[in-house]
Amino acid sequence: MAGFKSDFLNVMKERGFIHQISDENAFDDLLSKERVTAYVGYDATATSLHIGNLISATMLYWFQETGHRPIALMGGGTSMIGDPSFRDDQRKLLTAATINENIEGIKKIFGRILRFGEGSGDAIMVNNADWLMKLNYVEFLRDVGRHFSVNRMLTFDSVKLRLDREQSLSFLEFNYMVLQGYDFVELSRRYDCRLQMGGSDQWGNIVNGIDLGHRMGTPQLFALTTPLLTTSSGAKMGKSAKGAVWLNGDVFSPYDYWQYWRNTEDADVGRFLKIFTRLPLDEIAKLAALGGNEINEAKKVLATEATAIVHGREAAEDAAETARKTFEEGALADSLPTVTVPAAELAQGVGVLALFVQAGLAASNGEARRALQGGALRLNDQPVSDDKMTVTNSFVTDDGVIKLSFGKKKHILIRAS
RNA sequence: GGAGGAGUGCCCGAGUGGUUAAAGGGGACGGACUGUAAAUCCGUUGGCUUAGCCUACGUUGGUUCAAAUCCAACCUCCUCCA
Repeated sequence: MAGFKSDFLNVMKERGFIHQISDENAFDDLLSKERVTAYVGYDATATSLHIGNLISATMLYWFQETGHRPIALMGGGTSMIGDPSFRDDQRKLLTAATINENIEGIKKIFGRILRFGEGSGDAIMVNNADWLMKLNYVEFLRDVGRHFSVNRMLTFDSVKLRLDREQSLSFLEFNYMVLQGYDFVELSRRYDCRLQMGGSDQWGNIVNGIDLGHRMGTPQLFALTTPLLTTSSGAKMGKSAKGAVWLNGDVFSPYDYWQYWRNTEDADVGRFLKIFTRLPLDEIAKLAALGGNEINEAKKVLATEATAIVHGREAAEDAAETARKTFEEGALADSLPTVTVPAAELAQGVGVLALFVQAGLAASNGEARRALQGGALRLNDQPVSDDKMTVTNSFVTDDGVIKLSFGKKKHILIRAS
């Protein structure tokens, strides 16, 4: 496996980003000769991106670092349809208003990852609603639709799951890949975009765009996909106790984000350092080589570096410090996630169960009660054993807070307001 | 438009009139062991003012002392026919 000529592909290869590339030699040539433009599309299905999306966003980062021009495509138009790839049910249709809100949330993260501007190497953000929403149906069918073979589309793995399970695949959803293919062509025409990147589940959709490009006279287009990341024990990446691991701080705190990376499995540390941090490879090699208990130091580096990219260096250091105090000193760190409770309410006394619910540690009194019976609840580090206990001001510590813990890892501070 | 089949808890999937808040598995959470890891073992997994009550098996009504189970209509999906 000889190295590539282009810096970009070398970085991608070394850091483990590559799953498949179309015509890699031709693409390598192109990259080594001129400044190239590439894009990744993001559908507006939630108010924030999550870890899964971070991989492709990081590819855009490296693409820019190695001298090329990245495009972050907001799927304002395609989100009106919903990508059916590898799903066995239809997504709930999103309203235009929701999509716009989501796009606003998603945009935030790119400001931290890419350098936008007007220069030739500066990143561009575009929204496919700009061209998709004004398409004329019949015209589009004649210009674009005629290039798609339904016979072929039905053979894609991405839709097979649906068909094999005898779940309905609506015509609406079936059009998704047509629109995504058209996006690629449109970006090629508007910005001379030559490459589309994405997760391995997007391969079919991307290649579709390349084929469409051939038929519609674009220059040769290319595809690059990343492997689907799983942990060494086989779980999908990106799930946590609180659901998906989001990138926006308002839906998933920097502290929780740091914790997510801190709890990485031993076997994954090296792989994740390469993908989710920008540390030099030789440093990563040293960290990943640590054995036994020492691997924990590497996990802290991973957590802090990964958090710094998304939330900023300062927030990352704060999270690291909070974790250090909480776990290593057993001390009370006042930057733990905090929930405020009206002072009057606390003066009257609040049931423990209700308090855990208010703190967001339990979804219901019943869940809190069960956790209590399982010995999972602690208040100011003391196990709670009486579900009828009332919490009042007298539990407030000298630091002015009440510390609630659910299990060993989840801690919340209660402050009276 | 016609004929047949299906819709169960986070997911898969049993269950054809009562002992069913609903088997089993997965996932998730908690506990033990550890290193804030993995693996393993144990427990929990609808809500509440919890020895009790309430809400739940696509939706709405009905039969019955009693319905996830029977009936009717409707909605959604699948297969075949037109």
